[in-house]
Amino acid sequence: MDNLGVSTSRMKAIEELLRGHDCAKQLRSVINGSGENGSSANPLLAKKLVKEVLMSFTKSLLLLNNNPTSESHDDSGVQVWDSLKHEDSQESNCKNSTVKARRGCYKRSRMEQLREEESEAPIDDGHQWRKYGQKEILNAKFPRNYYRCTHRDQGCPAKKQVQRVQEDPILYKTIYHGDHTCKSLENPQIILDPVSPSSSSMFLSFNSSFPTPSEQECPFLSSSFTSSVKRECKEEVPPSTSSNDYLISSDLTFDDSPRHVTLSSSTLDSEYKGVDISDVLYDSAQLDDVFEPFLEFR
DNA sequence: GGAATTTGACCCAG
DNA sequence: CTGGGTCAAATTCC
Repeated sequence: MDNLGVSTSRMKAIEELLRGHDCAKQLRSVINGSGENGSSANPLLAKKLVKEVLMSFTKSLLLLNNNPTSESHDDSGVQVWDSLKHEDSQESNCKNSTVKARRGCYKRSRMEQLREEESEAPIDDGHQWRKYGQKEILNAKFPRNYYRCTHRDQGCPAKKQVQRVQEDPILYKTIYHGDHTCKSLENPQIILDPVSPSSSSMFLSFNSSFPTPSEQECPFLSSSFTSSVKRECKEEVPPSTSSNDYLISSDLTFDDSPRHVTLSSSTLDSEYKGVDISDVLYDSAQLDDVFEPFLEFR
């Protein structure tokens, strides 16, 4: 049963990537001015195509990320699963100490699983996270943020580290440690999500994991979707790093979407604006080779 | 007042 | 000894 679901998702992801590939090709034509009539580049069309490309990648990532158990060797290097030795959690030997003595009393855990992801914005995994630390990392321009599952008190060991990529601040590197054992407890919105069917796959996990814009800053979010991590908006990770923004990242740069209103002031947005469209163009052009094996699916 | 975040201190592994 | 991961008191927000 699972295999069927997983392969379906992968097929959908591939379809999305192919669609993005097509859009990228069209974009190249548009920007090169080699469109239908050979006229100069059409900025509106280019915008639309860039949005399509970004949307395509976003959907694809979502599809793949929602199936972390799918065969990792097929995951194009986006996710890296690593089996590490399991070790008991740090709590055990601290239980009987005083509060003061307990301070810093822990064993550094070597988590059993480590998954690394990189994306234009932190990937939402549909879980709720609580930030428990932030650390300046040596030789790193951006601090590393530490999150643990909100349901840790119920024994969920999942944690994640999020850090902006120094060489490419647009990218966020998320390292997941451990698996969630709280699956049945979170994410009612996955079921309740009201977004239109056509885009529902993109907005499944609107609320959870990452710095989520507060309701007043992001009025398009219903209050029920912003319960646990609203305040993360204010931290050094910009509002647009939320899963929501990740999911609608194509709107960040090209502001013809109503949703953009609440996001346009984010720092990430300005970073996006710094991205030369031609970079996108050439990047996507280089994808030809990558996509080649998939073209048979069409 | 409860819940979440911030942040300096603490501890461990290398 | 140092860097990184975690703790927990203080602070902030709703």
